[in-house]
Amino acid sequence: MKNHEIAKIFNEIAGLLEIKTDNPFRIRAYRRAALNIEGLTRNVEDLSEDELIEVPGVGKDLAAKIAEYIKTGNVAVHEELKKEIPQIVLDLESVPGLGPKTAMLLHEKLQIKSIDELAKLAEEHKLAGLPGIRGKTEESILKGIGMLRRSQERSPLGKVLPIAQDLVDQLRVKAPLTRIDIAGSLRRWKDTIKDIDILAMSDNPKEVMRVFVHLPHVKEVIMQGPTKSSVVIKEGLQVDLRVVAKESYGAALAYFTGSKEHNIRLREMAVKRGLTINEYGIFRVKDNTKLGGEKEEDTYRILDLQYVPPKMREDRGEIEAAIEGKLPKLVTVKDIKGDLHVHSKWSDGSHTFEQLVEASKEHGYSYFALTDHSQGLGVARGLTVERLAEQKREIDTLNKKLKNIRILHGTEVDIRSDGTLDFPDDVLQTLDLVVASIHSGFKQTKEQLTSRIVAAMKNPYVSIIAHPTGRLIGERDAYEVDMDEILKTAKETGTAMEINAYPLRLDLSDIYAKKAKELRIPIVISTDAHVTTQFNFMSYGVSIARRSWLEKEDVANTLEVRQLLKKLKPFHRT
DNA sequence: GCCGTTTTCGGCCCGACTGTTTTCAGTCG
Repeated sequence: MKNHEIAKIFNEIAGLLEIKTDNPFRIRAYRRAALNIEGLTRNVEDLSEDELIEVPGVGKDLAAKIAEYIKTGNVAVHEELKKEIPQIVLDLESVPGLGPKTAMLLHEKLQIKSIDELAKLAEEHKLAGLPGIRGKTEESILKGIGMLRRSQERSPLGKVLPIAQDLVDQLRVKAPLTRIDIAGSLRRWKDTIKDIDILAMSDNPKEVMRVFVHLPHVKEVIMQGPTKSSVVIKEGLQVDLRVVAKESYGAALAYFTGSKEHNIRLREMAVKRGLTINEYGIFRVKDNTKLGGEKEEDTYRILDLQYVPPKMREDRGEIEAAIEGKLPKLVTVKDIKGDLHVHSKWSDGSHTFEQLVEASKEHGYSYFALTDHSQGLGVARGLTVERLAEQKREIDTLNKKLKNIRILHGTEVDIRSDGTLDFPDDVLQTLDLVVASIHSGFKQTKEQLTSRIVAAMKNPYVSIIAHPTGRLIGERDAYEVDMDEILKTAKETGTAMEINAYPLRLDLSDIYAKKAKELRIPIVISTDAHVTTQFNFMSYGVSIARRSWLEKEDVANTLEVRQLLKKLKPFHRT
């Protein structure tokens, strides 16, 4: 699938044009096209030129560049720009606070060859004297280099959300505010997060800012103004706090939640109607009358749009759907009737069946699937055939005693390196459902990995493929698989795909989950819980589902157990 | 480079903060 490669090239072109101070709207056009191609659920290679032009932000010119890439493997404009602008300028620009202008200036005037050299020159005060640069700028460049070196990639949602919640709790106690919300990509529950955005309502913003920059978490203050401040916390993340008054809170929350691309679309719509939107409200241009802004819903209502839930605000078609009143009714945590991927003490989990039953009841479930590991997975104390049979007897006995809840007996069967399953069919046949997944041989070729999963899906007893790309956000990249091929086979075989809610996994990701929905493949949301507290991860999985536009009907484990079993393989059971 | 119930050409989202400036450019979100 070349969507990702093309998006990357368009983004690089945008970055290079930025350095050249090219037309900013042209730059934005490349970025917008990149975003939409990345989010496309169809493969660009399968699209005709007419269909390409249908993609928002892609016109005749960019459609031709996409065709060029598919045909030749590169884009001429991109190659020429790369020749014109040396890599070092892009490297310099990656320093926070250092933009295209300064990066180009440093390259042209001082022929700087590396970030290390830049740091050395800044320390020796050899930058001062260049146009617009004096002592403070040298300091801020050094700070920026420090941040660059500390800041790893984006952090997993599951790691950042608790930190943000803690900051909000502290501010609520210590600062004079009447309301506080997490905004930004955290509010959209994006799977990875770059910084934390917080919005507060207060009549005394200065005092709020004073408290904020003195919180114990804070390591460094980047900037501090009366309505907006930014700090770096000990965990290495940047935190932005914005404070506004009650009458602007909704507009500020919308502005600060983003995404930027979503907001730009709204602002463009406003302009066409003689209106303007900023973080203080929505206004009529001719007489500057404020039409709304206290509530987030105001803007959408005034633009004749359905209210767009935060998790859908990515400019991936939600605006068009909202215009037509066709936004999906998104699945919620309350819709989930049971968890279909749960481990117990029998393998590498921590809890007994009884404890898992209790936890399931507390979550309002009417069933859960016990899916301990299979024999080959020694590290996880995988079950032998004999242990699995013994487990079945215990579960049967327990199920007879249980009321209003049922344990489904399953397994998380390992898909072995050669593509065979870790239990024979006559064993799988005894189970209520079978979850299959890969735990080894991640370094195999894309073809090998894909064919292993495809082979598993063709087995009549495999109900669900779990965490199909194997990614561990921030720890291990997704292994190479041909997801189009996998989804195609899922469709053909009726195998369900899992959205694994484990915060480091979130796998399927939002883009592929959306694609699975469009193909009408059964989807389940499961936590992969190894301890009962991890049942709470369900909200992460549901957030991915919501970002993927999934409705209740798209998610199999919103069904009661009888319908669920009819929906999942094997189809012949009663 | 895209796009069109005011346009096929002329628009294109908007504001806060900083540093080096005397009115603004650069950067960020």
